[in-house]
Amino acid sequence: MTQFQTLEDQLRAAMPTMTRAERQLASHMLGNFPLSVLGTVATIAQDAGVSAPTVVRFVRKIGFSGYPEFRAQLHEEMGERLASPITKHEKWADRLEIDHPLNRFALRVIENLRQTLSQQDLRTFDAVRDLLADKSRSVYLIGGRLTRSIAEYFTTALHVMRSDVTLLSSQPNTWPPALLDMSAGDVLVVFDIRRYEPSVQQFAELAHAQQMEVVLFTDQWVSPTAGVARHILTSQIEVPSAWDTIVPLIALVESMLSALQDANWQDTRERLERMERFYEEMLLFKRMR
Amino acid sequence: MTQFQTLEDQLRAAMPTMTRAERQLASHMLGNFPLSVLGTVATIAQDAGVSAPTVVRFVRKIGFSGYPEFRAQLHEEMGERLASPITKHEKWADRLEIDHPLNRFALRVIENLRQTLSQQDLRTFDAVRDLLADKSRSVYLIGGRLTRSIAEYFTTALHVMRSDVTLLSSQPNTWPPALLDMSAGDVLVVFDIRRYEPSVQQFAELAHAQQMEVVLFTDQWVSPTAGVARHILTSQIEVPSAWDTIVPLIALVESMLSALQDANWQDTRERLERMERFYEEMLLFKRMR
DNA sequence: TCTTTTTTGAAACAAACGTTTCAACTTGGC
DNA sequence: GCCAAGTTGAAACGTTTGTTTCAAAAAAGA
Repeated sequence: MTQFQTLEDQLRAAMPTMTRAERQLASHMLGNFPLSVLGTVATIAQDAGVSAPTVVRFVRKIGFSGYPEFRAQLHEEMGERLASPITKHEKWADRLEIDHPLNRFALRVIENLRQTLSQQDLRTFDAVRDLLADKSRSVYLIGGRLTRSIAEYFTTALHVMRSDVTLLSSQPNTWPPALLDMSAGDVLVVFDIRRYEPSVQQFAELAHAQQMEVVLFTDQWVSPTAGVARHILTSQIEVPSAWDTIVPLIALVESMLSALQDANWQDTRERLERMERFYEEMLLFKRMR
Repeated sequence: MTQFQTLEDQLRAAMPTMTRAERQLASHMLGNFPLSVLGTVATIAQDAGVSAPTVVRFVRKIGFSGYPEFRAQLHEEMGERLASPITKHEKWADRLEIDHPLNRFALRVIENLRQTLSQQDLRTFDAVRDLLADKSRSVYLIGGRLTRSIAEYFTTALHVMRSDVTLLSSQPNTWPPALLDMSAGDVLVVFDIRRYEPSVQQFAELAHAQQMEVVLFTDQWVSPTAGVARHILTSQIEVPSAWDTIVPLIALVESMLSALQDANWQDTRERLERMERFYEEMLLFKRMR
């Protein structure tokens, strides 16, 4: 539609061929760029002291089909200027063979991840980190059919950093007895994405009734468990397939692990070293047989 | 009109009192802030997957008289950030909180994912898809300490698409007897990232000796199991923390699932529908007790 | 100065917009 | 398990918006 880089350049370049009223308009636009161009045709016309038709004729003259297209262009440019590194859309997709299923899927996964991370409330994130870093609280984890593996991964990694971490079995009938050992102030981490599982929700409610702190990792449609959750971390999980992606959830979990590690690096390193030693001794033992 | 500093804070603060559709909307707005909020009610509604009335109700709920006022507020905030090139940068940098661990970690994860997917050999990917789609071959999956959860996830999802899928237990002493049931041409999917586990490698070698097809998901340094693997899919997994990220591995696995589903959609859908029915009947059964 | 051409904005218009209504649906309480 | 309360989106509504028309005003040319 245009060979110019930015709208601003485009406005300046058009100046010489403009009439009196149009120059007055362009001058006003450039003087209050880009705030002046956010409003409606009527607003701009009034602020610049010209009529609405002049505004329309003007944007036509510099190459747009109409005012909506002009504003869309401006929005796009503003978006680029305002975008954070995470929010930013990198055009790396161009290099890929775009038609291959792997790449079509991958682009959507990255989009989900990007959105999930950029919308994350940092205060919630920090609050959860503090809860999990608090060694006076025991931590319990639970997940549904597809999310149990996330809970398992989280558990394995958490074990490196602290004790009193328990993954609840996949059999709901073992949960009530497990409740016996949980006390007020303990943390229950719940993973629940659609289709949400009633048994998981019921358990979270029981835990909440016992004054436990419930942390919920869920999808953008939000599990009903949210009702009893102290902290909620949501992920975008929709991809073009019959099921959803857990990638953003994993990314959140790993970010949390990384933050926890930073929060208590001294202890973590010690535990890591001890674990390494134990692993080595296990191997030695095996070799001696 | 409001006691909050920015629109973004206002959106987040409202989250707890929101309904499902409203949360979905707020989530979308925050995920693509501020670009998403520049458009019309209809645009936002469609992008967020809710109806136009929901958008209007939402902005009313957080304290605006209507959508025009909401957009005016956003324009004002954007104007403040964009107006002066000098003040712009510091103000925006504040909000970015780029130094927050979540954001630092997130950028690296996205970079890993990007590299993993763009380096992927599509022929290998397709070959593995064909192996897994071949119903005359049984599929077995195995993983290490941290990768077992990936194998578990893959297994759960594969079960939806085909039968004869088996996740090997986490106890190595159960593996030799399991070998009895495996025959030439069957597929063994191995997940192994550093630090590579000798027991997993040994098992892969045994399987290879039995003429099984070994598919290896590993990291950029490549597990020693590669020696007996027919197909190798590598992932970039290095992040600024004491351990690695499995996000690219999960993304590969999910892409594979998506490709498999496309390859045999008829069967998959049938199985999905049957599964849905079974789940429903299970729930009915529970309710009837 | 007079005519022709161009420019401009008030008013009318059509399209798009935000908003309201209402019936279907879901959720929570007994 | 039923009913009440709350939530949701399709359709209808009135309003605002961008656009076109057209006649008046300004500018250019003779």
